[in-house]
Amino acid sequence: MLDGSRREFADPVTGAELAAAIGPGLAKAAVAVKIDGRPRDLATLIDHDAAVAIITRDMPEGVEILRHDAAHVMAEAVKELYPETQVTFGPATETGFYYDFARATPFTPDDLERIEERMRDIVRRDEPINREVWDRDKAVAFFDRIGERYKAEYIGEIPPEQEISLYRQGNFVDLCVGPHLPSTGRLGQAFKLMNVAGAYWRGDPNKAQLQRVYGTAWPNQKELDQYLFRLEEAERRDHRRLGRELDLFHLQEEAVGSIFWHPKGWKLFRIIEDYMRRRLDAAGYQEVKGPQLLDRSLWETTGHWENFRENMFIAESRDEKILALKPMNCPGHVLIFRNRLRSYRELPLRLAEFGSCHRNEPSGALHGIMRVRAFTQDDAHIFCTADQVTLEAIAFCELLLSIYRDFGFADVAIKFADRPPHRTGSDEVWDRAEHDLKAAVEAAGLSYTVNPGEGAFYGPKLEFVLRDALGRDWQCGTLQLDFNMPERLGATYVGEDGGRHVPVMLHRAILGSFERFIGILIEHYAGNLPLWLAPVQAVVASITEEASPYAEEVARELTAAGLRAIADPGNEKISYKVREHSLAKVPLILAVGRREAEQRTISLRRLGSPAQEALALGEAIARLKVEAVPPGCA
RNA sequence: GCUGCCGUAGCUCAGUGGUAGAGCACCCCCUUGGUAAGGGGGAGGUCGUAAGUUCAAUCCUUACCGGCAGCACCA
Repeated sequence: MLDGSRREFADPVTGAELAAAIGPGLAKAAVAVKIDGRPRDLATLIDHDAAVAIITRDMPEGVEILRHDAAHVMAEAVKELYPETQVTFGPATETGFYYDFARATPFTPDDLERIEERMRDIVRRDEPINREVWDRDKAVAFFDRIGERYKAEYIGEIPPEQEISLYRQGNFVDLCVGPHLPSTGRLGQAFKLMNVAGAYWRGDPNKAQLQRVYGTAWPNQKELDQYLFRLEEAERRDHRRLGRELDLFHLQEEAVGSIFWHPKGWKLFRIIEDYMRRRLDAAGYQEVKGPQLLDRSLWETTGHWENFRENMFIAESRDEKILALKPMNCPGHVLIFRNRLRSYRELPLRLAEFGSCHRNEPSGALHGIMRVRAFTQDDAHIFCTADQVTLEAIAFCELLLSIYRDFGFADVAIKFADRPPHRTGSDEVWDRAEHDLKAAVEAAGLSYTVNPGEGAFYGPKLEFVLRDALGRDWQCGTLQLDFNMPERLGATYVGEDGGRHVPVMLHRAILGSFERFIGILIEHYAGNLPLWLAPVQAVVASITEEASPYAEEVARELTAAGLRAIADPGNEKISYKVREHSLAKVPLILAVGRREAEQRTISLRRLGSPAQEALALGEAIARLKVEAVPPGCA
């Protein structure tokens, strides 16, 4: 058993009987049973000595089974309401489930309501769910006969050694490996249909487009409510909304996929850029700036023309040369590297650029400032010898984690992405690159998971994923090992032996794209940026007009001390000003009235707290100046 | 790019086959108020764009543009 104990039975028992033998509470919470590590239906007969664990509805595996059942119940409801619809796949997801349906007319929101209502009926009916093992040909014939072409097609692709299992609940029969709940009633009512969208059959844009209905499902109502609340919270934090409300940026159709940065948004951008520049300088990088437009021939050499032609912006010069707006910075950096003869003594050479790139992303991919067509990378390329890769990778990981911490992200996961199907370079080169990169991250003492086939076309990569305040994951940083491009572009250095060698190139970014990272920061902090990042750190608000000259003076002194401060001398009540600047998420409000002006003090109020603190002007400035210093900049 | 939905004032949204409305924001005036909305007045819209149907289109139809959700994509 899970707790290490043993239980003996004279005759084989089912998972359900076992759970009941242990206790009625467990029997009720049980959704499936794990036999020798394999999840099975509760009705499965345990006929040998086995390692058995009861899966309950509150365990992650149990929730997954619930969600999978919810998908089946939805399919049953759809088949009852719209018998002409064909079913395809319906798996569990991170927060719920979906099912892809094939039908001529799309579902409407009204249809969703009807389907959800019918699902609730099916749960109330408490239909038994039974597993049946079928002969392969009979199963194909069966699904063909009932008009489920997708199911019939899919059976043909199931490996021959695998059993063909069908699950029956009420009049609904679905091809499925399971496991499933014993009956539909066990699902409970803590689910909700969310939306409809298109999805391709087998994820292939060349195949039929299906109607995907998304739902969410949880072990109980409380968790469902919490989830729905989290969705609302995410909406409140949406960077597109906050970007407008805080007057940071806007987007409009004359520049689809590009950002109009307003003064406050651009200030934030520059604060981050200045911070990154300090960190990179300190870490031994040298900043460069490459050209925006580069000749087509260069992109042909790098392989981008072949691989990403559709996604590049093309321009023509007056002498009819074809140029492309750079979609990435690395070729420029290689050209800087190979502009003159390099010695091994110069390695590792770390060239950094706040590189402005353009990629003609498909219109459906665009999303606020997170996915745009014009963006800025905190990009750098490290040219080094094969022997230096490990130390460089370790140093990079440390720099990255330290920078993430400064921005308030402590929870970082690492993924190792190996060779993709479509790639350049020989298998020998890939073997070595993958081996070296893995060795480096292991040497750095970091753990990682593997992301198969997700590497760049020129080399494997490490992906750094940070988790935000809402528990969402964002892949930002990357470290890519490239044995290919330096060779393609003819970069060499003179080694200790006097011979020419091709350097290894590490592509690396920490924030990824400034635009996207700023979007993440806004959502992570719900717009309440920490003092060092806030575009406006302090507002000095006068309480009466008499005190306005003093408010202006205080703002000037704060500015002189290096703080981003403005005065609000306007003709409004102090409560109005407090509200206005609080909504604008200004971290510090310094209120000054007649009393403060006479005594040369201020009344300090911090965002998120109604508390007030009376301070002498000099002391306030001294303290706030220290507080506002960016991290790593003492 | 694909599927579906959406597009009315700066924002959030009403509304109608007979040339448009609210609240907030904005501007002006009154008010000088001690920590999350003081009062009054004013200005503001080619109803996404273009065709079509109609005596008449913001409203109906079509196409295009843009947005949203998901899919696909993400060097």
